[in-house]
Amino acid sequence: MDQPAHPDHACGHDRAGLVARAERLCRERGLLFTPLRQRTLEVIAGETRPLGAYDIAERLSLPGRRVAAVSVYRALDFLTENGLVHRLASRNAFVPCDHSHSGGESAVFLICRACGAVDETTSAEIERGLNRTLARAGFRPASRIVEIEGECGACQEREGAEG
Amino acid sequence: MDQPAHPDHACGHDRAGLVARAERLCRERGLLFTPLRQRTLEVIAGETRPLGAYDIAERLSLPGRRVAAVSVYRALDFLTENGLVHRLASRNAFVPCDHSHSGGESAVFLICRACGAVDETTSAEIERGLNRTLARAGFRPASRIVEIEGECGACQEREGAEG
DNA sequence: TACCGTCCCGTTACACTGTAACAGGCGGGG
DNA sequence: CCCCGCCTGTTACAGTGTAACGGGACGGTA
Ligand SMILES: [Zn+2]
Ligand SMILES: [Zn+2]
Ligand SMILES: [Zn+2]
Ligand SMILES: [Zn+2]
Repeated sequence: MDQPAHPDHACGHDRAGLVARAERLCRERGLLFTPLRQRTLEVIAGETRPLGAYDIAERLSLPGRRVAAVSVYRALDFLTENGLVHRLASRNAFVPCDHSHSGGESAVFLICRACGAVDETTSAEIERGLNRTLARAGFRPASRIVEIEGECGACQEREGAEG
Repeated sequence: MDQPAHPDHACGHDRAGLVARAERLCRERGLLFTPLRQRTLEVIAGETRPLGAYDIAERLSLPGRRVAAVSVYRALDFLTENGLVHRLASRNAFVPCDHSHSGGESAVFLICRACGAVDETTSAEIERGLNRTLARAGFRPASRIVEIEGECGACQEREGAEG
C-alpha cells in the first residue's frame, strides 16, 4: 500500500507524498486538513497540467453531489497560503508544490505552450539578481512571480521530428 | 507646444513622448495608429496606476458614445504586441512601457500594494540567471513574466511616519 | 467605374474567473 | 446547556476575456 513514489496510476506528481507532507504540516501548525482540502490537493496532484478552479470543481463533483467553485477557491486559498500549491498568474491555474521553499527561495515556473506541462524550479542566481534589484529600488517585496512561457525540451524534439 | 517631458497635467508618464514613439514605430512598421489606439495609449499613460480594460473603456466613453470593452481589448492587443504597453498578469491590468527593450531584455515590475504604483525596470543579472536556468532545462522561452508585489520606498516611509 | 480583399471597429452573446453575504453543521470550552 | 470559531453549502453578483457576425474605410485591379 506504500510505494515510494508515483504510487497511483500515471500522474505527474507524487500524490501520496504530497498528501503526507500536507498532513504533517497541518499537524505541526494546528490546522485542519479537511477532506475537501485533501481531495483538492489530490486532484491537482493527479494532473500533469495546471488546473483551473472550475476544472477542479468538476473533478470533485459526483452525480448528485456538486462541489461549487467557491468552495474550491477557499480550499485553494488554504493550500496556497500554506505553500502546498502555487497559483500561476499567467494561466489562472494551480499546480502542486514539490519544493520546500524552506530557505525562502521563490519559485520559477517553466510553462510549455505545446503540452501544458509546468516545471517548477529555483535559481540562486535569479534570487540574487532580484534581491539586488529590490534593494537598489528600496522596494520591500511581499510575493514574487516568475513565469516563463515557451516550449519544453520534449516538445522541441517532437516538433523537430514531425515538422 | 512641445515641452520636453511630462507636458500635460499631473500624470505619471510622459504621455506626449509615448504617443510620439508610437507614431514613429507604426510609420516604420507600416501599421495604423488609429484614434482608438492612440486614445487607449493616452488613457493608460495618464494614470500612475495600472488600469483594467473596463476602466479604460469607461474613461474612453462619452455620454451617448460608449466604447465597448471588446474594442479596448483589441487596441490593447495591438499595443502589447508592439511593445507600447505591458500587461500585468498579477493584476489583469495594463501599464505603458517607457523602455525600448531593443536588446531583448525582459521587464521587471515592482508593484506597490499600498499606492498601486508600478515601477518597470530591467536587470542584466536577472536576465543572465533566467537564461542560464532556461538553458539548463532545455527550455525555449517565448515570453517572460517577472512581477514583484510589495511596498515601494515612499509608502514604507509614509507608513513609518504614520504607524 | 465596379469588384475585391484586408483591416478596423461596433455589436451581441457567451464562457471563465473571483468574491461578498448569509446560513447551517460541527467541535471545543465555558 | 449556550457560545464561539471554523468549515462548507448556497446564492448572487462583479470582473475578465473571447467568439462570431456585420458594416465601413481603403487600396489595388480589371
Ligand atoms: Zn513551490
Ligand atoms: Zn511541452
Ligand atoms: Zn517595457
Ligand atoms: Zn507605494
